[in-house]
Amino acid sequence: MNLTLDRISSVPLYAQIHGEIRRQIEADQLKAGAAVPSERELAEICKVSRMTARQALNALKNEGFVYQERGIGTFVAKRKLDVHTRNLIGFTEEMRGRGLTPSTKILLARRENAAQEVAQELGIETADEVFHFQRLRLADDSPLAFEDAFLPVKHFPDLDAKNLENESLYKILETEYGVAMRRAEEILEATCASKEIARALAIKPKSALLIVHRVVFSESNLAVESVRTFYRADRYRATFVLTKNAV
Amino acid sequence: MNLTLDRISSVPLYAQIHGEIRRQIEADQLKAGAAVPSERELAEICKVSRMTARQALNALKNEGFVYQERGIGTFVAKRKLDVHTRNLIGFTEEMRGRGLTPSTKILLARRENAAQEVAQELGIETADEVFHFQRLRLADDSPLAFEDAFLPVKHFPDLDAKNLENESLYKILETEYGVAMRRAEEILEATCASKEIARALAIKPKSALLIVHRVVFSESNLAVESVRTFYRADRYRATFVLTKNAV
DNA sequence: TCATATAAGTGGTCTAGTCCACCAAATCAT
DNA sequence: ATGATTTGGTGGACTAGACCACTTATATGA
Repeated sequence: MNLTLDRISSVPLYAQIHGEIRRQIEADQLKAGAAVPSERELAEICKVSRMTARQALNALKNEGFVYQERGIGTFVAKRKLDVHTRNLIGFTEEMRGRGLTPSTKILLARRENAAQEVAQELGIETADEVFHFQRLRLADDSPLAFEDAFLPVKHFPDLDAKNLENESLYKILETEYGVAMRRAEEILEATCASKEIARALAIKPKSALLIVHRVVFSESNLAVESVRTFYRADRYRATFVLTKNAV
Repeated sequence: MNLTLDRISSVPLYAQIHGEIRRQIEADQLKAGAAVPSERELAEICKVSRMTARQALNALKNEGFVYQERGIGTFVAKRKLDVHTRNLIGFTEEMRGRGLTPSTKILLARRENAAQEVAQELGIETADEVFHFQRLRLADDSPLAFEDAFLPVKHFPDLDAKNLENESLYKILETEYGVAMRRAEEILEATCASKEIARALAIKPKSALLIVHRVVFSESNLAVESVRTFYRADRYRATFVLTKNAV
């Protein structure tokens, strides 16, 4: 276990440790079942306090990369799923993580008054305007999902003028508007494809679809986006890691 | 904010603080947007160190109950969902949390040799025996889900003799075998109902179903259960809270 | 030989601080 | 009045310890 930390960097020490160990697990240098240095060992190796080392291991535990047994030690968990946990990431990033090439075709992009439900989800008035985007999401040039998204106009003026076809939406929000995603609430449900969506996704009507309805909140707890994504059930499954106590 | 801690209790102080604040939020005594005591204030109120108070607030943040803004403070988040976060809980507990009365009808309970896929999921050999349970899950006496579960025999001898119809499986595993759930990996996908499942759930064939495939691990990282639950899409939606950094 | 005590190591919890970047409101100088 | 500066409060990161419950292996005793 070799670990060199950059103490000048703005990246916190625990995050550096976490990242390095995670990298080694993902690269299979640390194999499933292998012992990870104990909290005290890790602290000694990295010349940090035990609490800092512990914070790094804790994050790995919450993500399901390692498990800890009191009195025994810390070990690399068997990972059956290719989940990178359920971190809040956008479509582009998620597809790249799965080794697929994402692309997007914009089907609709306009301003409109917020519908009752959308207004409530975004915490705005029905008189307020929202951007309404419909996008076809492709992975390796084959249709994967149909997306229906709403964003409040007042927080993102001129968003419709940006290059949504080739840039990640979340990246645009962060770089152009300085709004970073922090938290999201998701509802997953199943449904059968309507004729319109079936045609867009090149599947038979009444095929199974996985609907992911997501409301995204920024660092300052502003509702940023309400989006429903209709995934082809034959090409997409959502993966999660649950833990008993998120503490 | 009144908070009395039991310092003799085996429940950690941070867990007591976390539980009490969470209770107040769920009881709407702390309303959305209201300020929660700052880390230093909370430490002072509870007569604990700031790190301990911080740990309690951190857990609440990860669960989506509060959000924090640097330089400003900690505030109660708006909760649109009745999610109890992505905590690992069983069917019985989940239904009670949603205000429904759960019940179970056992359709099949037998020992059999593990199929290839199940053996791999549970980390056992195909020669090993597993319990195979099929259960119909009802909420308020109406069919909600069909469940297909596999548990390794060697860790739970005589499990088939227990009262599975009326007791929570996870409770039995904990009280009778001393095995507590710690972590689970879940895959959610959509499908159309087969004739058999449609009949069991009292729906039309080809209706949409949400499949939740869950592999549960114990505190000592033992694969305890592999279960596929087929939920009626018209009666069940899965809800999650995602955060950007699980740290 | 076999049970029992002991020591060393582990994660879990907790303390009492420190320094930093950030924000808001009050204050001060122009 | 207004713009700049100070001040106090916030969360974020980090330290260097402490005690506990738990496990395992080793040594000790009957």
